[in-house]
Amino acid sequence: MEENAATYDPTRYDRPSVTVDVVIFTLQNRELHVLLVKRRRWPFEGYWAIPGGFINMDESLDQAARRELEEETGVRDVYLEQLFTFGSPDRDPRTRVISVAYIALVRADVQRLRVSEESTDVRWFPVRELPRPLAFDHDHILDYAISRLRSKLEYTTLAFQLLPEVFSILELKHIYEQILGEKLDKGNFYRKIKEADILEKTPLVREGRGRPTHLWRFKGDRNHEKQFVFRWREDRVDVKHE
Amino acid sequence: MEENAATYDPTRYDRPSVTVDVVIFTLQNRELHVLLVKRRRWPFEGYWAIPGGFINMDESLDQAARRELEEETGVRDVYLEQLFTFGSPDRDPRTRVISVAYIALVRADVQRLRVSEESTDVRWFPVRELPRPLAFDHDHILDYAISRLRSKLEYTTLAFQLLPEVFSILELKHIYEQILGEKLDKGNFYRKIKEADILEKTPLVREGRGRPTHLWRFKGDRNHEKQFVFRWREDRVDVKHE
DNA sequence: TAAATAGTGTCTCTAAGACATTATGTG
DNA sequence: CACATAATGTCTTAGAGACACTATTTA
Repeated sequence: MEENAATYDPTRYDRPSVTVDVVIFTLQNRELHVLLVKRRRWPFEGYWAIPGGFINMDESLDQAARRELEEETGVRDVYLEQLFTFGSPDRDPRTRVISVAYIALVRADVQRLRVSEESTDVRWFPVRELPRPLAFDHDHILDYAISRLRSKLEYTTLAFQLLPEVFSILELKHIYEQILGEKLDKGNFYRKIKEADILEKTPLVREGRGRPTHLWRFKGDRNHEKQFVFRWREDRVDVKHE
Repeated sequence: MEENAATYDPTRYDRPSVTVDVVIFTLQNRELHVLLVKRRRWPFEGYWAIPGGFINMDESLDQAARRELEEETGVRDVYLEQLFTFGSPDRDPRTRVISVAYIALVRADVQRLRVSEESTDVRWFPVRELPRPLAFDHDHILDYAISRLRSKLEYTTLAFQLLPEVFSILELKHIYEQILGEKLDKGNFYRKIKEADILEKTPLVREGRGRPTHLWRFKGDRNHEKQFVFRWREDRVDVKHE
């Protein structure tokens, strides 16, 4: 039979539900945090979960992720990247649900959390003290998000997404240490960041207990950060999950 | 209202269709090739497309990709990796279709192509001579697959997936050159591959016009190749698309 | 001046890249 | 032998890592 726009039947196949889940990272008290929501309803009622929701039929996946992000945090124009698509048949007891997971990085200062109709609570958790187990397969998604964040940090300027407009070089180093989970050498860090030539000095200084520190600004457009590749280390080990 | 398994209504939301598309690479005549199918029906009738199809409700995404791969090539047990999920609302004129794209690498010797009910032709194309434009957004997907393949080659042992059981070191070098699209230094390649200690020498040699060449075998399990990280170069530039 | 924090300098060692050389087969 | 292809060796240089040192503020 000849098929065309008029005769095509879109209901011929069963269709799964498709959700977008967004793992939202931020830096709070110099520590990496993740936003989680507490589920109001079955399934996994009372469990913490990665925020997300069903996609609308007229929006792209990226748009859906941005919408979810804004609904949860009120934040727009942040770094957002597709992580992975999770689709085990039994990952959601309600029905077949395929979840396209995203990573978002937001700056510490922007936060006005809202409890949605789906949740009873919203909170930032330090990545080292998560309320596990999370709902669904969200432990798994979150672990993968963290490992991806870690490996991307080493060859992108992603870390700047977590910083305010101006910052000191040692603050930047601190972010790297937080996400990589290891101490870095101060001298080597200074050398590399200077060589990379991606920062510009502002006239500002911040006073503290010891010698005041110069404040710097990221040269690149934060939303197009990929053009600058500041590679902290060459090492990288890709983590395969599942 | 209290919700549970009994009262949950899975038809509450509109659902998109979800397909799995598999970009299948192989090496033929020492050149990187991609498998494409010619579409039998509207839309994009007569255009070449990346093979794929709708997922079944009871299979995982990986299983769906393996099923598609086997339907098209008869090949099982190959390297398979999720690439990206494409979901623009207008990428398919029939209905809202979200496509989870995969990359597969198959060895040159395994090929018995089958024309499916959906296609009028199946063929391997050298990546440098593709019948563009492809159907749907498949040009875009394919470009991304190639760039991903390239960058992964530099820090994984992925190349071995394209080789037969035994091979010479210069053949391996040739694959790297094919995928990376540049000449590599022979001496340096020998040095790195020896240092990596991921090959074992077989007693076999292959005779040719000049000095015969030793044949080697990959030490690792091909299906769990990630444990060995042979990094050809440290350089890598991540390509962002869209 | 001591403590605290910011920032610089220097040495070593590894490894990447360029390129020269040697090895082992055939006609 | 000449030719063809395989395989190894060597030199240079850039840069990562370790760590010592200097600078500038407050108490």
